[in-house]
Amino acid sequence: MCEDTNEICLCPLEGVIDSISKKWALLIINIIGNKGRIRFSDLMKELNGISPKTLADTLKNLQEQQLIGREAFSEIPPRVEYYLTKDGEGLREAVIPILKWAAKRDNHTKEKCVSVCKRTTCSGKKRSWS
Amino acid sequence: MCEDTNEICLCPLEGVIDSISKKWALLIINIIGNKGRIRFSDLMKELNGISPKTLADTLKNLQEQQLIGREAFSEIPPRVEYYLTKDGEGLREAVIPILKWAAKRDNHTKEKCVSVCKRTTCSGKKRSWS
DNA sequence: CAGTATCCAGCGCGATACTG
DNA sequence: CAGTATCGCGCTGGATACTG
Repeated sequence: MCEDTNEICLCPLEGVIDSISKKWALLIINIIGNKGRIRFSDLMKELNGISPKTLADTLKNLQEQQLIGREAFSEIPPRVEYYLTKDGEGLREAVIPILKWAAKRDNHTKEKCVSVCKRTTCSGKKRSWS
Repeated sequence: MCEDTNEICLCPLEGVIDSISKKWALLIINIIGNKGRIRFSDLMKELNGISPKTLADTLKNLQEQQLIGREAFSEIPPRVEYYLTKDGEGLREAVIPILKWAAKRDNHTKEKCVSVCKRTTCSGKKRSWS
C-alpha cells in the first residue's frame, strides 16, 4: 500500500465511481457472477423492477468497460448470454469488503436479508449473506 | 460468507450505494481519514473544484449517516473540524480493495498517480498508492 | 471562516409502446 | 426474445452571491 505514510490516495477511484455508482451496476455484476451466464430476460426477472431501457443501457456500459462480455446466438427466437470478464470477476471480489461492512453495519439479520432477497437477487433455494 | 453456496448477495448494498455513489463522498471520507481532523476550508482546497454547496451537502449527508463527526469551536473567526467516526473508518478500510482493483486495472503508474494526485488529494510530501 | 440562498443544467432512471 | 424509441421527472451537483 503506502510505503512511508498511512495516507491512502483515492485518485484511482475517480474513474471507478462512475461504474459502481450506477444504481444497478453492482447488482448486475453480482448476478452474472452468481449465474455464470445469463440471458437478458432472466436478468430482467432477477432485477425486480428494472426497465428494459435501463438494463440495456447498463449492460452496454459494462461491456464498454470490459467488465462483462456478450455472446449472441443466431437463433429464432434470438438468444444472448452475458458473462463476467476477468476484470468483472475482479470487481465482484473487490466489492465484498464493502458488502461485509454494510451488512455488519445494518445489523443485517438473517430475517432481514431473506425478506429483502426474496424480492430480488437471492430468491430460491440458494441464499447467501444470511 | 456463504455457507452452502458460492453466490454472493448484494442486498446490503442497496442501502450503501446511496452513500458511496455520491461523487465526492469517498474522497471526503478518505481525506478526513488521512488528516485525522480537517476544517471546511481545507477540505475545499483538497477537493479541487468542489463548490461550497456541494461540500456542505455532502458533509451533512455523511454526518447523518454517522460516518463523520463535526466539532465547532465558538471563536472568531469560527472554526469547525471534521473527523471520521468508527463507522467512517470502517468504510474507508472496506474501500481499499476496490482501490487496489481500480489502480491495477488502470495500469496506474507512479507518474500517473503523482500527476493526478498533485492537483487533488495527495499533494505535498506524503503520497501513497504510487 | 463556514457556510446558506438561488438558480439551473445534465443525466440517471422509470413507464410505455414498438420492432427485427 | 432482446432489445430500441420516446417522453418526462427528479436529483445531483456546479456557479455565484450573500451572511452571521
